[in-house]
Amino acid sequence: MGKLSSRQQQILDFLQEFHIDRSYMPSVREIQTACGISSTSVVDYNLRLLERDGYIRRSPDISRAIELVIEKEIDLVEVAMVPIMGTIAAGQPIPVPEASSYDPADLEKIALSPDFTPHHAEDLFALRVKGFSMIDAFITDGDIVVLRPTTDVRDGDMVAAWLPIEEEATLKHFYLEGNQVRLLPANKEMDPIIVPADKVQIHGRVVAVMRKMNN
Amino acid sequence: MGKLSSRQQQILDFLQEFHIDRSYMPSVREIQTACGISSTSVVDYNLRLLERDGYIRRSPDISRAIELVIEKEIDLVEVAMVPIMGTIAAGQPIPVPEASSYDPADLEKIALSPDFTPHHAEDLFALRVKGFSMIDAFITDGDIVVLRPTTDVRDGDMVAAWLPIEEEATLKHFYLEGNQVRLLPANKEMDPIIVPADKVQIHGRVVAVMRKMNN
DNA sequence: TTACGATCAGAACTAACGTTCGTATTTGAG
DNA sequence: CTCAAATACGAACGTTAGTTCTGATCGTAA
Repeated sequence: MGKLSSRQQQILDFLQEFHIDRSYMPSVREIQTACGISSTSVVDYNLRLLERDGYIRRSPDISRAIELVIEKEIDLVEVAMVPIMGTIAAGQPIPVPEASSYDPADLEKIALSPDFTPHHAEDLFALRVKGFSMIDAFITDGDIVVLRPTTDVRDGDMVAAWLPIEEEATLKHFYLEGNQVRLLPANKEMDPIIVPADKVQIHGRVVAVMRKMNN
Repeated sequence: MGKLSSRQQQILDFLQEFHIDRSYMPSVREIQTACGISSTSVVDYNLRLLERDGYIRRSPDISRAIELVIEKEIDLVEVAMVPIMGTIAAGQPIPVPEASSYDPADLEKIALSPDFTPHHAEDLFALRVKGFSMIDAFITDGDIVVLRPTTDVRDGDMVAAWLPIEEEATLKHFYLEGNQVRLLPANKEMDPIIVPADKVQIHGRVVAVMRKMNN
């Protein structure tokens, strides 16, 4: 794949730009006038070269049927956009997707890399951590935790749990022991919480943690 | 924006699908045959309705000039893809972008949300944390730290530092005190490290931390 | 039933568009 | 300088494709 002539680069740039703000492709004649070229055959000639070198793909005899090869590869990275539902703090209830009165489309979102998302990234949601009550899980103020809403958790999973009696929201490792639930902090120096299974609400399993440093 | 008739839904689905794997738009006649419609005028009629209801936009007299309004908004989210350069561990040198023999294009990458990236996301790189030596920064084994390569750090920034004498890689808060550099752990119970400024290499400022939970 | 709006059929018209052809002009290696 | 390859030109040709027009069909409410 050698270097492009200035003509070809100019055309490629125009294709890129045009495709970004219309979403369909320019015709040969539109390329012609936009790049100040005198003949459509010149455009065709250069498009032919661009296709030979793998920058674009064309379907013969079809209007505006130019595909930008590179741009397409970028699009192939599928990034899940996870809505940030609210804040999780020690003394406050945990916001859950169903209870939210907001339109999901209006919420702030964060991008989640494919290798960070489980098989189905559909119903994931995120919470902003407030306060330092979760430091035993290596999670600190301002962090964002990504959750999968589920009550079906397995031993060892880190879950977002709400203890109605204590009015306590917490992130802990989950272990079911008969009728009891053991909530184990990530930090071994801290004591586990053991409560009856019906005295704890599991709001989701923690899938990922993200932290933005100041600046 | 009312409900769509099955015809319109069918056409919209086809547009979506067609655009995903061709990147240009179908002509009226292609829509016609694909959806089993007998006349081009029917297609035109329904496209007119779809445009009136805001699902698509059309440019008159131009071939294949249909824009999918919704899909376009999704594309607008710009996600930075940050390469994972290697591993940062207590007793090993810190991998830096310049020293890497790998082609950046081949490296594994993670997606970084726009609000996680500073102004220029260009030269960011990421490291996988190995071991538990960084727990004083709320960072544990398996975490991924995102760094901006710079030697120009300000007091209070969290930096990736390499101490040649101790052969120690660490993540600490940076403070310059005359000729001395004070490296302060995030955990207040741990002692700071104070070294001469020329005995420490700053490899980058930590921009973000990401953690994937098992499963 | 009648009336009316929504939807569909078929055909024809015309502009838009990709392609090709013969011929210049420029470029670069020898 | 010479010559071939690369590039550019202008016009013409034949499709492709958007549009429009006239009716038909169908469901629904008066």
